[in-house]
Amino acid sequence: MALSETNSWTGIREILLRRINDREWSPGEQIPHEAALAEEFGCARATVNRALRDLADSGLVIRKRRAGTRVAQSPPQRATLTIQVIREEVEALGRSYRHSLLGRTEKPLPPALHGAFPVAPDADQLFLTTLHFADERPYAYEERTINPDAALDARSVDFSKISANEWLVHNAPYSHGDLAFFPVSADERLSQKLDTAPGTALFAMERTTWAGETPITHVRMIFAAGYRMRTGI
Amino acid sequence: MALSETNSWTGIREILLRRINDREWSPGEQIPHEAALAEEFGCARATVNRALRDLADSGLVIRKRRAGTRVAQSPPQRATLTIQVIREEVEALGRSYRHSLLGRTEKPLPPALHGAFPVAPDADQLFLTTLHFADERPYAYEERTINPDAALDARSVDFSKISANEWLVHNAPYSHGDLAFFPVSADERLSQKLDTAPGTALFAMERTTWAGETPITHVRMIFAAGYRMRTGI
DNA sequence: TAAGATAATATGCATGCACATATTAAGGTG
DNA sequence: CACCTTAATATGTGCATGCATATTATCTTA
Repeated sequence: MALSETNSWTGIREILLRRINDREWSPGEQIPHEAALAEEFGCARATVNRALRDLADSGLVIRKRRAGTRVAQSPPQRATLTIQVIREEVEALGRSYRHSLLGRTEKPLPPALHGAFPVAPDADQLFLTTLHFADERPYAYEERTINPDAALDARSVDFSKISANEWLVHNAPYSHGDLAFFPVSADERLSQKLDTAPGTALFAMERTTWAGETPITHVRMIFAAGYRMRTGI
Repeated sequence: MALSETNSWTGIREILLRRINDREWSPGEQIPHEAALAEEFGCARATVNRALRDLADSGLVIRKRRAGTRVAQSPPQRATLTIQVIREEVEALGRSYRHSLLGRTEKPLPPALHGAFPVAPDADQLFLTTLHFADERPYAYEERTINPDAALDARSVDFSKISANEWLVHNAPYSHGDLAFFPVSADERLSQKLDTAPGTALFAMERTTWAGETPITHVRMIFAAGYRMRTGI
């Protein structure tokens, strides 16, 4: 074969991809092992390894030690969403950003939420509600809980100057988090804040971030009507 | 330092991660170059490279040749969504799957859609509407356009036996696609199909897949009430 | 001084080798 | 024949080295 694509790991990935797409190797079928491919392409095994690892990362092949590499049965469609700080998201659209702090209270967490946000029952949490604007029109409504034990200076920050969203990103690094998207119907209060008709279907996102075992913040963000979350595959 | 974490690329990644999280290296700041880190950790440069490449993949550092590596200003939150074939998604929930083909027509694409789905104006497209069930309750409603020029045998497939979703995954490999999520309000027709009250806010997904420049299929999937799309960060 | 050529440098990647590790296959034993 | 041990094997990863490539800094030259 000896194509010009050989010798670079991306080139080899393209060759392998083509064989999979052309059904030269069918789903579920085992493909030649690294050493054999390396010999065929006249490159080092590490180069084949890099290409196969990339295909495995995108879910197209399944690799197991000793068992070899096989083509995935139904290649899952993996999409990577990039969730930016809202200010950056708005500014990237070429619109001007502003936010308004609607409310700030400190009180213990309602018992119902202790499952999802495990903090000491009597420890005050910081509750913020914020409205984000793009070109002076409502863009998203945010309800947030911050655990002051995890975000140490949070109590003394003026969140009307910097949004909690942005402050936390820069000051409370998290190890992991979970994320959910779902639709909500605008009630009277929401429709007023987001300047839309009651009953409008809105896009909502909920996120909890953690520093190890300690929850840092929980946020529910509800976007104004017309919001679409997009990505490539 | 010479921790036990040294000598494996994941260990080195953890050390680097800790330095970033502890603000030992602040956002925007340039970090030592690969050779220096390799010397510090007593490992090969390739090992440091692997760790840094991984951090760059997850968006925590920005790398440029000659310019070096610096900590990202606001680490974007990247979430990877895995979108399975609906049958597998339902079965993974431990529920039984069934689908029902509600409609099948062949007609040219409405002119309004030629921008998003560029096919010959007079070429017949295959239009399918499908209802997906989990445990005999409606799970998602699907409206799909298939370009028969890209999915060659599509016209002769009995989509009441195998869902278009699943057939395409196995028979029409795509090179790329785009994906959008948004909310819709259930109208009379939708609320009937999905067995919910009119006006309910529903989660919708739209996806177009391509084989190079040729569009393969466009699908709009509307999920029954209560659906949440979840992922980790 | 400004523009262009040139050198320096950090990352990107390929190679050949060695060893680690998970998993399967084969062999042996009661 | 079931069970355990042992060997074989494919992938995973580390190392040292060399060269490629993008980008920045520096040095010329008009």
